[in-house]
Amino acid sequence: MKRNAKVSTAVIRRLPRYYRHLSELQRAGVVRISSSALGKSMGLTASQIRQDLFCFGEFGQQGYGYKVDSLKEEIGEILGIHRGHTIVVLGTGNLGRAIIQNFKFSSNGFQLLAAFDVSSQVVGTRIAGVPVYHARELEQFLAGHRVDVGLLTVPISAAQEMANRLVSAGVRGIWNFTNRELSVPQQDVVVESVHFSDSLLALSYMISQGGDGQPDTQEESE
Amino acid sequence: MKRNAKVSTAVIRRLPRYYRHLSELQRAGVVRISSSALGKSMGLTASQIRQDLFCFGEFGQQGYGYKVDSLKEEIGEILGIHRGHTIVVLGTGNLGRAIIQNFKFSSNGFQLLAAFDVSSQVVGTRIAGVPVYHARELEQFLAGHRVDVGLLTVPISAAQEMANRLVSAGVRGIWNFTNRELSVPQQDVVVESVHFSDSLLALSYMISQGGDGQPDTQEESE
DNA sequence: TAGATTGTTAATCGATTAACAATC
DNA sequence: TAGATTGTTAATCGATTAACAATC
Repeated sequence: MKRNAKVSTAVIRRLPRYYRHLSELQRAGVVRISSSALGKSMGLTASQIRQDLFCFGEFGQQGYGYKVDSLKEEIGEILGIHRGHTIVVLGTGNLGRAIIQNFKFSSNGFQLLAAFDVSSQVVGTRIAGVPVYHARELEQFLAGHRVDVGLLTVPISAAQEMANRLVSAGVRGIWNFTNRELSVPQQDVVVESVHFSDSLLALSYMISQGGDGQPDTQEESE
Repeated sequence: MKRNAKVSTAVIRRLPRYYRHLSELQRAGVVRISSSALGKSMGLTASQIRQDLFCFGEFGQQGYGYKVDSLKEEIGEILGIHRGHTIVVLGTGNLGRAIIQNFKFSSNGFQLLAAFDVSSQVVGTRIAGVPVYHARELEQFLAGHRVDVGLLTVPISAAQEMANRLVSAGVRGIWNFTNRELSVPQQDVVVESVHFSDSLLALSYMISQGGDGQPDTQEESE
C-alpha cells in the first residue's frame, strides 16, 4: 500500500473543495453520498473522486457509499485542521483589518494570535479582539510563540522584507495577499499566494472570448 | 494556422502571471528577454513559455528574444485589458470596502462604476469616490449602464440570490468572494471565485506534511 | 557569417477516465 | 441473494518537455 507517496497539486487543490462541499451536505442533513452523486454536484467524475481519495486511504463502504460526517472528518484530518495551527497577520490596512474581522480562522483550524503594524494609530489597540503590536516586536513575539503561518497584507514595497523576517524567525508558511511574487529559497517554507489581479485578469480573458468569437448558444440541458 | 482554438485553463491561469512578471521587468528597465530567462525567473521551462505564446501568435524575434514592452502589451490585449470592462461591487462590508479602497481596478482594465448595499449607514455615501446605492436599485442601474462583471462580497446567505439577479440583468461574469459555490446555469456567464478558505486549507495541508513525513533537507543549490 | 533564439512539431510524462473484481 | 458502489489497476487523454529547422 504505497499511498500518500506523491500527492499532486491538482489533488491538493481539490481537497478543500471536498471539505467545503461535505460541510454543506452535512449542514443540509445529508447522511450518505456516493462518489457519483458527489461528483455530479461538484462537477467532477465519480472516478476522479475515488482516485483522489485513494491517495489517502479507504473511506467508503462498497455498495453503500461514503458517510458524509466521517468523510468530512477524514478530509479535515488530512488537511491538518486539528493540528492547532497558529497564524499572525502582518499589516492592518483595509485588507488586513477586513480579514481579521471577517475570516473564520478557527473554522479552518487556525488560531489568530496577533497582528503587527507600524502605525501608531493602531499599535496597542485590538481588532476584533486580536492585539496589534509594533512590527519591530515581530521577532520577539515569534521567539515566544510557536507561529506556523504569517499572513502578509503589508504594502507591496515591504512584502519581501517581511517575508524574509518571517522565514528567519521560523514560520513554516506564508499566506501572501500582496501582489508581489515572493522569493523564499528555503524549500521547507511554503508560500501560498492569493493574487486578486491574477484572478480578475483570468476572468477578464474569459469574458473577452465568446462575445466576438463563438456564437452564443443558450442554456445547456442539464 | 489553427491558433486560439482551445486554450486550456492551465494556460489561461499563467497569462496574468506573465503579465505581472513582464510589468515588473518593464519597471526594472529590462528591454528584452528570452524565453529561457523569463522561464528561469518564473519557475517555468522555456519550452512551456514558447508553447503558451504559440496559442496566440508570434511575439518574438528569432535570435533575439522578446521585447518586454511589446510582449506585455500583447498579453494585456489577449487578457482584454483595453476592452473598457466595467464592474460593480455588491456588498460594502469590511471586505468590499477594503477592495474598493485598495484594489487597482484600472490597472487591470476595469472601471468601477458603483457599489450596492442595504445598510442605510452607507447607502448614499461614497467610498473612495465610488457611489453606494441601495441594492434594490441594482436592476435599474444595470439597465442604464453596460456592466460586465459583478463583484460579490455580500454575506454568504445572500450570495446566490444576488448572483441570480446579476445574471438576469445580463452581466457576463461574477467575481465571487463569498464562500458559497454559486450555481449559474447560463453557460455564457463566467464565475471566478476567490475562496480564501480553500487557499488557507491548501497551505494547511502543505505545512502539515514534511514536519513529520520527509526528513527536512536544507536549501537547494540553485 | 556565426550564434542565438524563436516557432512548431514530436516525444514524454502525468492526470483523468474507464473498467471491473471485490464486497457490503 | 441481487444490486450497488467501492478500491484499484489499466487505458486514454491532455499538458509539459524535448528537439530542431527556420531565421534574425
